Amino acid sequence: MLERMKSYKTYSAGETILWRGEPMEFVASVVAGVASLSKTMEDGRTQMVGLLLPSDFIGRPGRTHVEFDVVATTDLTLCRFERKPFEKLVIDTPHVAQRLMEMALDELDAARDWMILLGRKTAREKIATFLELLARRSEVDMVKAQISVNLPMTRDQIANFLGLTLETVSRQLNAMKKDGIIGFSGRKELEVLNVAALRDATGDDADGGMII
Amino acid sequence: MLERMKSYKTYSAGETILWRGEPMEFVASVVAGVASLSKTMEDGRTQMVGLLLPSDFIGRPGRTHVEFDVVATTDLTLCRFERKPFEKLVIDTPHVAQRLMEMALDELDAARDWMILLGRKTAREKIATFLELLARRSEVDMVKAQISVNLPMTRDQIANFLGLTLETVSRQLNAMKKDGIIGFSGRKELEVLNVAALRDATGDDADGGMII
DNA sequence: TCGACATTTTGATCTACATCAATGTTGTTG
DNA sequence: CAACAACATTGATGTAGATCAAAATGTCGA
Repeated sequence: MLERMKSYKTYSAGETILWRGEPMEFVASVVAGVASLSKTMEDGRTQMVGLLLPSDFIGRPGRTHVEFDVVATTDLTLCRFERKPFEKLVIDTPHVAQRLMEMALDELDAARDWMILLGRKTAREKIATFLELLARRSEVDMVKAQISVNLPMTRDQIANFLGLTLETVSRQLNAMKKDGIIGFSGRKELEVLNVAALRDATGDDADGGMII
Repeated sequence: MLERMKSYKTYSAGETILWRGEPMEFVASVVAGVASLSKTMEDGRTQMVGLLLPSDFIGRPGRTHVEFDVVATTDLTLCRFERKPFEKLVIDTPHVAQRLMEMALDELDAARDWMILLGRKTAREKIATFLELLARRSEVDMVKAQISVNLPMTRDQIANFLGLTLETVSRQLNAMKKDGIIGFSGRKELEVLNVAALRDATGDDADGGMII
């Protein structure tokens, strides 16, 4: 039944999908590309508060308005549903509600971990944590024992994600290259050459912050 | 029926209620006092990721382990329920599940707003935002047109909440006193003398960050 | 009421990162 | 493919807030 109001829509990099304060007409899930949630202060200071990768969900039951700007970081494809019928579905099917609750709690944990990064980590630790986050979702080249990471954003966007400036991002990235931890094969394409050193540089404890 | 497994427990200031990684035996709600959620890095750097004031809820359906340390910031009284029967109740009564979802989403928004503070705000803006947060939950003296705020924590704890050092907290607090924005009537007791100036100093937009 | 300890304030200095300013690279469009 | 715009690097300099170090204040138990 829900199939009938499903629709795909594509956005190009840089496009704002939803503005803060706007009424929320639909919920969606990311099919391809990367989107981000962010908030901008009056004087232009911007902070990203979430990254949305494929399979991530946009929208929240019970909310009629958008709380943060949603921007297409790369070219993006969303699979959208109208909000009203979606909410009816949530109410009618407990295990969907259950699943959404799970997702909200996961996001909450992620947001709180990010608070530690923003409040207490050094520039290098921030960059390392960011690369590790992307590496975890990336392809592994078994032969060369390397992980290729695609940076889905510009230096400026990375800076807004990590609470840094773009110059600091650039410098730290090149410092890690000089240290042999990563190597570039394009401005937005890099390989992790020393996984252990990268983990070490994150400042997180050995188990990766996971509860065992 | 839930009444039967309800129990009150008190903790004294500084006591750790739950350690990260521990199994979660109960859920609870704060009756009196202040608790905090925090995470500490190996080298001791600490970041608070949440403040729990009276009526706030501790625990999350579907989670068996604790994700962040829960510490009694002041003397504290909790109203606790065993987790298992509580979860049964959640599953059986949709509107309780609904309410919990609401709370999770509210916390998520709060966490994201805090990310902006940690990533982009200056020390003074952080302090102002913090005071404004407390002022919103405080008593208003109608006669003097003043708001009395009780700081429920030490300078050091405030610093861990705001991603600062205790010295910076102390200096900024005294700077705001010198500027006539606040006045002290005890180390942990202050009045907001100029509400408009305080709002202004937060760096948030005029409407207080609320969506209208 | 007196220490003894925790907390806060205050001052001096240091430094990581921001800011300002070119210069160098890439990718795109007519 | 030239030439322009967007993005990235690199260097020089500035500064907010950290760090280090006392002193001052408050608090609590004996």
